[in-house]
Amino acid sequence: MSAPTRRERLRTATLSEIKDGARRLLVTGGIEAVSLRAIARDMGMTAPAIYRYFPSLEALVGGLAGDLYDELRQHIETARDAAGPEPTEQLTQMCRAMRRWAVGHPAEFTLIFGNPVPGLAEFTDSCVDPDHPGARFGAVFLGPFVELTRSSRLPGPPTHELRRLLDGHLTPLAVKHGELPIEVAYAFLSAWTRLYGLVAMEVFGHLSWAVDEPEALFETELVALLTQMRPDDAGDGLTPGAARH
Amino acid sequence: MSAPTRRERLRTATLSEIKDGARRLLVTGGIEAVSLRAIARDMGMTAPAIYRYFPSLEALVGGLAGDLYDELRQHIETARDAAGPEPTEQLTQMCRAMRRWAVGHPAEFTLIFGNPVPGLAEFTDSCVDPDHPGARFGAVFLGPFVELTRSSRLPGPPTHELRRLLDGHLTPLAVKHGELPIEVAYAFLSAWTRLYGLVAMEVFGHLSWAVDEPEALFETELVALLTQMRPDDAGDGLTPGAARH
DNA sequence: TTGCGATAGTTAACGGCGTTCACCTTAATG
DNA sequence: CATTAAGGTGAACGCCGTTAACTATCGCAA
Repeated sequence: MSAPTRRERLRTATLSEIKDGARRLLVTGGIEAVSLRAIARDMGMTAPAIYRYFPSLEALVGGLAGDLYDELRQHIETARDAAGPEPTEQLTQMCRAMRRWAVGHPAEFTLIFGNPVPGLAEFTDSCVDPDHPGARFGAVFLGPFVELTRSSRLPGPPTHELRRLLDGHLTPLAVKHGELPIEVAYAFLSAWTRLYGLVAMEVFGHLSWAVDEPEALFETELVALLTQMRPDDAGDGLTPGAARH
Repeated sequence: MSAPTRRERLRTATLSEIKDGARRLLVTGGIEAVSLRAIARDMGMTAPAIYRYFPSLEALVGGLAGDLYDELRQHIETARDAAGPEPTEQLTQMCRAMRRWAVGHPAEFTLIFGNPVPGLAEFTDSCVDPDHPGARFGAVFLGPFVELTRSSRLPGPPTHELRRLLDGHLTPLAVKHGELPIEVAYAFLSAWTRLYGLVAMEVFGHLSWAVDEPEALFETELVALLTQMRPDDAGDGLTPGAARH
């Protein structure tokens, strides 16, 4: 409540200088360039001093990952808020924002969405905590899906089929975000894995053997994905049963 | 042509012993456990000896990655050959085989389909070579898609839309596998990124915050994906225009 | 004001890593 | 048989994370 003491100010300043240094190393040289000695060197310090701020390198990287989750989430929330009230339009802009951030920050994206870094396992596992940055991130994407189901039936396998295949297997999601209609949960997970596949393959370079301009493929997939999400308005041949007009 | 000399036999034996050791370390401790010193230790050798067989650790890991590509490809080819002649059925079994291998060999999957390992960049980039294990791998999945288009129209955005969005951006694919109808190329890439997203998220642990039993989600997505690929037989509401019945 | 304890930094060291170099042994070859 | 190349060793260099012992300084209470 009271004003921070001088000591506290110095401490938080050093703390963010450490994180800034770590991020700079991450961006320029990838995760394996992030070392306590290099961070300390850049700060004009010695490596053991950092142990006054983080118990280990892994903890430092974990903290950095949390910050990145929040940064990406805010980036996406901004895009959503600029998109107006229509959930489909919101989703479009959010997916684009996701890709834009990932392509513009490949090292950061890799850290939080790539292979679990050895010591980051506990960080990934601790996602059961709803306050976890990863869980907060997921909630942002879930929002428009919940909204979507108010106005229109979602496509995909029929409800009884979904129940047969998925019932009881989505408990972590239910625990975190409350009980959801199974169609909503499935539509969300389906879209999320598709978005992840597209973006991760591009950022990791697993698409370059086939595609020149990954953005073109992304936009094409995005159209297909969102057309499925909006069964009323029949943009193309993908729309189900209730034929337009 | 002639029988290998004694020296050659010893050399190839040592070479595969090195690779076996590397793989064992990869499986038990992840990529960061693979070190020249550890491999040599397990063989009763010293680390510099390995430089008679590989110019660097990165080269060794690159060779291992190539072997893994081939192993996975053969695993998937076996599944395809056991699935009979129907391309949709082939694709189903191939996707399942892909996931099975990935879940059963997470460290290996991570090596070839995760973040590019620092020194593996040149390996990834050299995929322009059609003899590259990665390119051969892609060709296996492409096969059934080409086959599919003979019997049925593929779903997805209409051709003129695909041309508008993708024309000229798929040249690497065309260079490698010959000119393909744009619907085939798109259907293939779409399915491939979806499969990748599902499998990679599961293996990397990015799904555990939402899903108990990733296989259930996988099977659900697989049904949805393949139903789209088979517009004639209308399993669910996803089938386009030409309404069944 | 003095003294004391927590805080933030240092240096030195341990063991691990990739890699290079000089050296040695052994196997194949003319 | 002499030579040459291949395969392997040991020592060393410069990285790395981490620990331990030590020191200076800052802020607060007697």
